[in-house]
Amino acid sequence: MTSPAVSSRDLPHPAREEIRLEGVLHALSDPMRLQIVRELAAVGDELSCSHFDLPVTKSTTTHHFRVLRESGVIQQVYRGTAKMNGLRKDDLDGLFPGLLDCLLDAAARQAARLGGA
Amino acid sequence: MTSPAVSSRDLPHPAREEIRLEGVLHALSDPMRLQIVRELAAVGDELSCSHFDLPVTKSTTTHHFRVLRESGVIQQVYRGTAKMNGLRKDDLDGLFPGLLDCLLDAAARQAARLGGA
DNA sequence: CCCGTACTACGATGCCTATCGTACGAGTCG
DNA sequence: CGACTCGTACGATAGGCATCGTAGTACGGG
Repeated sequence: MTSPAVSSRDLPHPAREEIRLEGVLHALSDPMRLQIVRELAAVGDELSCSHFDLPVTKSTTTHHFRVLRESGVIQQVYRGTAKMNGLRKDDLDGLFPGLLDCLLDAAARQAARLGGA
Repeated sequence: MTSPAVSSRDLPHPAREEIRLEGVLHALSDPMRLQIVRELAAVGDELSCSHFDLPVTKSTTTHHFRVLRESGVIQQVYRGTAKMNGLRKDDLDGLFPGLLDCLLDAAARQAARLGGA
């Protein structure tokens, strides 16, 4: 198999047609979650939850990842003890062409403006 | 003066640099407010609050317009008894190029997909 | 089999917010 | 002036949500 040892426990994801723009916007309107998505997009690959060093407890981290998953922004799958997170770029681009890139660009611009020199 | 009879009472707006992406996304994550913005964009001009026929009371309508104003999405000005609302397209485009159009396109696509035949 | 790691579930808490109703202020028109 | 329209302010309410802490489950390795 190419798929390497995916655990049996799987998580509920919305189908592509069930993804709602309002839900996506709400998910991204939280700075913590926007940061997570920016990091996922930058890496362009799946990342484990523990890779992120967020200034909140693990409980809260779990909560944020669930919001992102249930809104359709990311997909999650267990791989051993780790839970891997990946952007649902294809689905989002299919539903809302260009939106994700636009949002990421906007976030990058704001980060540069606020955090930068 | 070219400005025609703008009432003296004016409303607090965030400056362009104070507009935050998270705030904009949060403002647009409410279906009611997204609808308002879509209508403003479609008309391409200022509209009075009473032009909108929303399924909520006037109190709630006032609340939504205030959220949109305070997040920097719209500008409001009194003209007689009417309060005119206009999209801050220039400011948003200046901060986040292309974002507004992307969002409107995404909203239109979703509306066509859900409401359409 | 036992332990450590990674993540979850659940309950609590305090804040934010969408909604309403009623009472009020500002402006226009007769 | 008086009446009417437009929108606001304020209080109340109910639900959502970001956060935490603690206790628990799943998996992999010694």
